[in-house]
Amino acid sequence: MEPIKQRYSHQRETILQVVQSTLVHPNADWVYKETRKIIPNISLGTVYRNLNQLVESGRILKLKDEAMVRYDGNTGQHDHFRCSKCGKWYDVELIDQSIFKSFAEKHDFRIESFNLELEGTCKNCLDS
Amino acid sequence: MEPIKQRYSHQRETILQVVQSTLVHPNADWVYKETRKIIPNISLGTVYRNLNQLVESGRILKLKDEAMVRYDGNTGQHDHFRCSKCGKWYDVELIDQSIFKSFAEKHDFRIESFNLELEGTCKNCLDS
DNA sequence: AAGTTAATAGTAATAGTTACTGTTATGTTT
DNA sequence: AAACATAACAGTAACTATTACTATTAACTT
Repeated sequence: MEPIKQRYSHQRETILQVVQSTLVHPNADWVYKETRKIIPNISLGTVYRNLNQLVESGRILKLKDEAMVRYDGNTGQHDHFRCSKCGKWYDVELIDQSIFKSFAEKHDFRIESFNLELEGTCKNCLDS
Repeated sequence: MEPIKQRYSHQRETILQVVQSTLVHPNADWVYKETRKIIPNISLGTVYRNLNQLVESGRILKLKDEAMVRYDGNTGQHDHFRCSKCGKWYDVELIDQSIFKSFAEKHDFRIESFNLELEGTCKNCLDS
């Protein structure tokens, strides 16, 4: 099995520049509209495909992995670890959230919620 | 303007019990399927509406607020703060990610990515 | 018991994303 | 430099998560 060769593409490089040139943390549609200013007939599918490729090659970051809302009946303070192999979510006690309060005071933000999500491989999946 | 009265609803209480009875951090569809085992003809719209109401009243948590993927051209270590008023995302340097490594070793997890997102109101929006 | 309207079931519509199809362009081999 | 193989493309259709709509039902009030 040969490794798949990735070819140069004008569209992909333009999309990369668009994402790298901003601090707004854009969604796909924003990238699409901005890139169309440079390549007017680029298609939305091309933008999505290349954003995914750029994430895979580590050249940009994806801020949310699952585009789906999830719920938790446990409203107490805790964080989350998700296993990317089996998909299971673990409640973990990781961070004393008081550190956010001092951060908020320092920067004059008012913090309403924190969401710390770790992703990786859980013990079960590492063992098997 | 009178406050809107919330009436008791068998469906809402059942949905709450379903979410509270599990640790799987379900999405709406899972809640829908489970609740249908108890109320076979409950509709998907009712599940979504009540999940949102339960979140608003603080009886359950919503793990992801925006059901949309966002990208970041800055691949260096940093966290995110999102202003719920103006929607702007701020890069913040908040946590030394080495604490995750010791956590992972302690629990035999392998961590591949961290995602800390704070939400609240930014200085700009607090001032105006 | 009658009246008011929040909540419902069922369905249609919307938004974000992915898949498909015929065509184009990139890199390779003659 | 011409012919070739196929990654990438534009355009569009399909899919999935979520919200909106509508006529009906059921919870509270008087």
